[in-house]
Amino acid sequence: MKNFYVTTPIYYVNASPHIGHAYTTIVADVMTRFHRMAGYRSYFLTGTDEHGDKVAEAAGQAGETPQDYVDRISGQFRALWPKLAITNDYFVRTTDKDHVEVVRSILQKVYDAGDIYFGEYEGYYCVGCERFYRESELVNGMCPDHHTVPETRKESNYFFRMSKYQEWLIGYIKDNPDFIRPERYRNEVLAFLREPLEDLCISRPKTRLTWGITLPFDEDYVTYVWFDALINYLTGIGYPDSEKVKTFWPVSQHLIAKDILKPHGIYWPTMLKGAGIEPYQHLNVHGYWNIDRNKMSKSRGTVVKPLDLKDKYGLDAFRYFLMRDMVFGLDSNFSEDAFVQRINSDLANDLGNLVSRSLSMAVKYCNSQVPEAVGHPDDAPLIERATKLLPEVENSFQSLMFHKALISIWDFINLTNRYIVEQEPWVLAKNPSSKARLDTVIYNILEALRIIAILLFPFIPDSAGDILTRLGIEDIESQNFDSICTWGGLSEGNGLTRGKSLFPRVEYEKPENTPEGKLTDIKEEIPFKDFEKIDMRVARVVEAERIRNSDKLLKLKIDVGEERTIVAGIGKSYRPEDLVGKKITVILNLKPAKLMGVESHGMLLAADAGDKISLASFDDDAAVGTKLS
RNA sequence: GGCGGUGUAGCUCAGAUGGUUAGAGCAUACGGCUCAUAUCCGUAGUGUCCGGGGUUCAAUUCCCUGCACCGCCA
Repeated sequence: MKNFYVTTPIYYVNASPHIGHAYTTIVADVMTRFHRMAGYRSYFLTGTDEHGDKVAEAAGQAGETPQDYVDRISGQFRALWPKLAITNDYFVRTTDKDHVEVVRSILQKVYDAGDIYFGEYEGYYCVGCERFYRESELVNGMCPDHHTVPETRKESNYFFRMSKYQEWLIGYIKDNPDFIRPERYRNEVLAFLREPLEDLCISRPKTRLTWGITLPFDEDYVTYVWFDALINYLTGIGYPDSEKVKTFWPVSQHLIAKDILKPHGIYWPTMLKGAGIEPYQHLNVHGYWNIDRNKMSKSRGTVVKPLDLKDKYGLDAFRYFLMRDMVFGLDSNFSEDAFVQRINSDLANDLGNLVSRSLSMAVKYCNSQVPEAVGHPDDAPLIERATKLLPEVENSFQSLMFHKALISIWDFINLTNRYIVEQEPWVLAKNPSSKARLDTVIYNILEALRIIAILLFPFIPDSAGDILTRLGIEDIESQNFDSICTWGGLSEGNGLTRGKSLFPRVEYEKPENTPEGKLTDIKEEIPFKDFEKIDMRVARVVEAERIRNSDKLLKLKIDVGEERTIVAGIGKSYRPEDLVGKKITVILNLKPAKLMGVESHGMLLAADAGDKISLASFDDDAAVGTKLS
């Protein structure tokens, strides 16, 4: 028997689930369902990452113990997945007792092998933050939070001898072209490995952090991040003793977003090597969902979150859109109108309408039963295409091109629609002598529908199951890929149900055309005297320069009758040299604020559309320093 | 600042180891059908393939360079 094992990252519990979490987990689910139907013994692991100072901090702020806090947030993730029809086999938590034990035993093993050593580290330490900063993180040499000069402090910690395995890893990646995929990320890792690798700091003294796993060889330290988090992929299958380890570890695939490529592509394989464990089989890396806020509708003045659209338009539509619109590995845009367009054209018009017209005819012309079919040359193209479909979809899955799998399936949906138009069952129905041909045509349409439903099952399980039910198939579990290898698997005589619209068309109002031309996000009314408190003036930009390490922030020297320095977040829309000489609007009596280490004594006014900012300026020569009212 | 990615039809994107007319879906226009969720089927367009330079008989594809956008790292 063939085996399949996929993991998502364990999600860090200091934030609520968002579209990125949902996408990764849905991809893992689609892959797992696909392999189950293809006859693989499958295992799907997800979970939560629960140690570290950020968690301890968040717990403190919430007035909870760390354990109570992580139980609560982890529970939120665990509760979300069934709502997305996620069928994970296990949910791992880094605070699980068995996980803690495995982490300790692996640390001990690597330590005994001599790959963990005690070393000294020197850096900028802020007492207020209780943490080290890199030089580049400091603002004018000071802590960005406390505005104090950090002390140079030495700290001893444990390090993993990662550098020792650099050459091995380069060789391994070169020998196994599919180890990291798509190729772009493999290249990225190789590019990174061209530079010498540093050893990995893997501990924190308990004086600074207690919410972690105590090192087995030093009671005064906890392990920090990597050995704690990555090892979940082993504990989730019962490492070291479980039979599952033998079955699934050799075929393990990790699914991640590109932001955690380095830990998974470099730290993790070298850690495994150090622990004497075989590397995982594949690292599958996907891109980001960019949220196009301008194309998201607004309700009550707040921008709709993608995850909320699942409730608005339905889970299957949501899963379909994520899988169809993203090319695995590349970034994609998420916008409500793109989503609605997919629903209407693919799901409602193509698939939904096909189901509707097919069952309606079958019910009407064939007395609600699957009719008998007789071979006919006209049907060859449809049947031929149907039998090529599964291998094609399997190919797309092999290369993680899920959108291509869907394109192939939709190709077949369109072909079925064309077949209906060509065969004109409604004409055949008018002539009793063509009853046998009519039956065959209807049978073929229904069989095509069955194949479509089975292939779509991993993507849109509810709707696909619904289609099968309407075709009179009761044991949906039995419908696997074997059953669509040859044409004619649909049983004659099955009772058919017409059913309701599978995917009704949806209306979508573009945010620009708010209904009745009314704004819905107007702020609370204020008395005039409140307005008068604001001192707005005409100012002229004297100098402008970019602030180091910031894309957005510009430092402006302005003339408002006196000279002032302000900081403005307009660097993405304006170049400094274009600003000099411009007349702009500035609020003078705003409390000064420090941004990236530069004190700002005022704020300029601009129309902020997120991606495009437009300065409020004057259409004639208003004098510098003039008040605005 | 370093590294990587992207830039192709109105939109979202595919593609060619360099070779005559560069593709798909959506959107648009027109036509056909009526079983169906005003759905389906057919036909029709549109492109300095980001700019500049180079290699070549030939470049959108290869090389160099510039610009824009997006990541990661410092």
